[in-house]
Amino acid sequence: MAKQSCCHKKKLRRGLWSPEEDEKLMNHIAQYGHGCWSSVPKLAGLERCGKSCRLRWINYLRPDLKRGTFSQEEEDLIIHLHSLLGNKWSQIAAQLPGRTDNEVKNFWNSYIKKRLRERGIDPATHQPLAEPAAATAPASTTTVSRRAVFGDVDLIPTTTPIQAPSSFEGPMLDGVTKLPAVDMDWPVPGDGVPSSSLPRPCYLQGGCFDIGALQQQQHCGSIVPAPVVPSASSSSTLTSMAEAEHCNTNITGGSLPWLELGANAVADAGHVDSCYAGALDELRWSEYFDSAFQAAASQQGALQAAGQCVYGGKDDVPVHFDVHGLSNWC
DNA sequence: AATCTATCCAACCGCTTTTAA
DNA sequence: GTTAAAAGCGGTTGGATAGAT
Repeated sequence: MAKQSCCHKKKLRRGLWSPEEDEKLMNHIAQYGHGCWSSVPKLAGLERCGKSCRLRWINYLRPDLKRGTFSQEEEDLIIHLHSLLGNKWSQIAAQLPGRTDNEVKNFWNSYIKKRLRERGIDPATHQPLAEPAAATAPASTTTVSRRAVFGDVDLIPTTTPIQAPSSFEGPMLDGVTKLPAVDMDWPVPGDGVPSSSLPRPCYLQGGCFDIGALQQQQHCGSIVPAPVVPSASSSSTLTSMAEAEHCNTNITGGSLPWLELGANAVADAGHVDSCYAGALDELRWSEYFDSAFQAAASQQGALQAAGQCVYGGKDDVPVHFDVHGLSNWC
């Protein structure tokens, strides 16, 4: 490299983060918030550049991160959004609370791309490949796996060019309120499945969450620093921070159902993929930090500073949703 | 058991955009 | 209006690890 990074210039530490470093960063942000990232390393006693700290926080330490394997619904949503947005990972991740752009990007590159090619779909264009790789794939997929049923093929119309609805003109998803409340093809009509009986992503549903308002809130937070509100690039942070506040349920009546499936719901639903249970296990790490943050928050009254739960619900009553009953969400 | 290969993902790099002085 | 710093973003890399031989 001709140009070396800031870490090189300042002879700062690079590479994987140690638990001690994580702890320092966590403690610092829990206590003071990140403020200006460039000052964080110094204040936190870290030999890292601010950029590195920011990345570590956003991609790993944030208490609201979901982590764990992606659900089928998340996967379908990613594919669908990618067909509309392209490699706008941050915008895609913003529709997946608890997921980071890096995580979505990695998932796309390591898994979804391959799967699409196997199904004879060009992951770049979402159009059929000239020479379908599907020909080389097993004619019938009898193996039952977590992702055995790949609904995206049906989600993306192959007979008509991908065309974003008019509501998607301009800066894509710069405000979710601009999005059509309903009637975007999800899935594409004609696939033989009544769309009302299938999961619909949150952003398609009326009254989901107002990113504009969230950003405003976030912005205010930067003026009067709210110590425990991690400012991150995506609205998902705030969305999920709301979850961290145990708002617990939904975005004024609409939410990503797969995030709300508690263990009971998984058990009760029966037909829900077992991956949810696995994801729940993965949540424990976040819950650890979640608890730490709540403790800090209650100490400093920062939850109030962060504003009301953007989802609108104050009840602590968990609401579980059947992933197949989402028409009720609209 | 040892080695090789493929895969995944955390972290880095550098460019662009936004914000503040 | 200009400039520099900070933040955000997407592409890429490299280390760890699982699986295959």
